[in-house]
Amino acid sequence: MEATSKNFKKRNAILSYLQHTNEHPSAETIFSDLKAEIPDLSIGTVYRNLKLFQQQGLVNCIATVHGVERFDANTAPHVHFICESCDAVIDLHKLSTPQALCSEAENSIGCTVSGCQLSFTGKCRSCLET
Amino acid sequence: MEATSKNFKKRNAILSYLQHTNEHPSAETIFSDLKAEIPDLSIGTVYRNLKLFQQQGLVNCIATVHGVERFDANTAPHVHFICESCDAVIDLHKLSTPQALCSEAENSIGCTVSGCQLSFTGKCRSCLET
DNA sequence: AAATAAATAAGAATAATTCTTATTTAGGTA
DNA sequence: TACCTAAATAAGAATTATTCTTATTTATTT
Repeated sequence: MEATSKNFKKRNAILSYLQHTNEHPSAETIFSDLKAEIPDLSIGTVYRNLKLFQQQGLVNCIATVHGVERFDANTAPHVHFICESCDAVIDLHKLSTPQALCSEAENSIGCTVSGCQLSFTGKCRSCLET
Repeated sequence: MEATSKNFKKRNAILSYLQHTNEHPSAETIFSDLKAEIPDLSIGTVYRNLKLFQQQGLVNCIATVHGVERFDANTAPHVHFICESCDAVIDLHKLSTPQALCSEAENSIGCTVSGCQLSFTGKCRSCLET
């Protein structure tokens, strides 16, 4: 039972962390949060497993905010909002990515499209309130 | 005459380079290309002026490809295609960014939207041909 | 020519990420 | 049990992109 093998405890913890948050954390955030419960976790393990998850299609890097990659275990196409003040990355579930444009893009320059990212930038509600 | 002052030769060269390419180069690409004509150019000057241009609204960072920022002097909103094989960033001028969605985004989570980025990923034509 | 302010080169410093190596762990096998 | 192998890991070194510092150069003003 690969998924529950003791050997995968940290790997599973990282994936589970990503699957139970909607904060689109960085590697460093994942590391420091998990470090509390797994004291012998190392940052290299986080990066290594994030890369593995990306290869497996379980996780996507959905944005780079101030040079720091942000990850998302929700691989269904969806729209994001990035707050320029607090660096929050927020799901815009009510909006849908313009999938219809994929074939337009392909026709336009003769490429094949495998993904589509739409994000808005600005100030989030809580930054506006303060 | 600020723009033609000898003191701004390198600054102007960097901006002009960006204004005359549609390749969305990295700082390093700008540096190595300009280095040929301006042997005493330094990479720090490229980064410093890129940051200045961004503050002035003359240039945008429009993508981060494999951890490397890519720049564009075309600040009008437009769509990009990023090739996963050769890292080319290509303009999709025929497509338009969904500006109409900005207010939807604002209503959805109570934020203010200042920008919108839409990009597709996949394989570009020349990578498909080889 | 002297004073100044901005622009720059060079390289040090920083920060994010990847790589290396030795160790640990789990699972299988005799 | 003891051994064997392969994968996972920790720790820290190495790399890479970017920013910062400092002294120098350049243009402009006085």
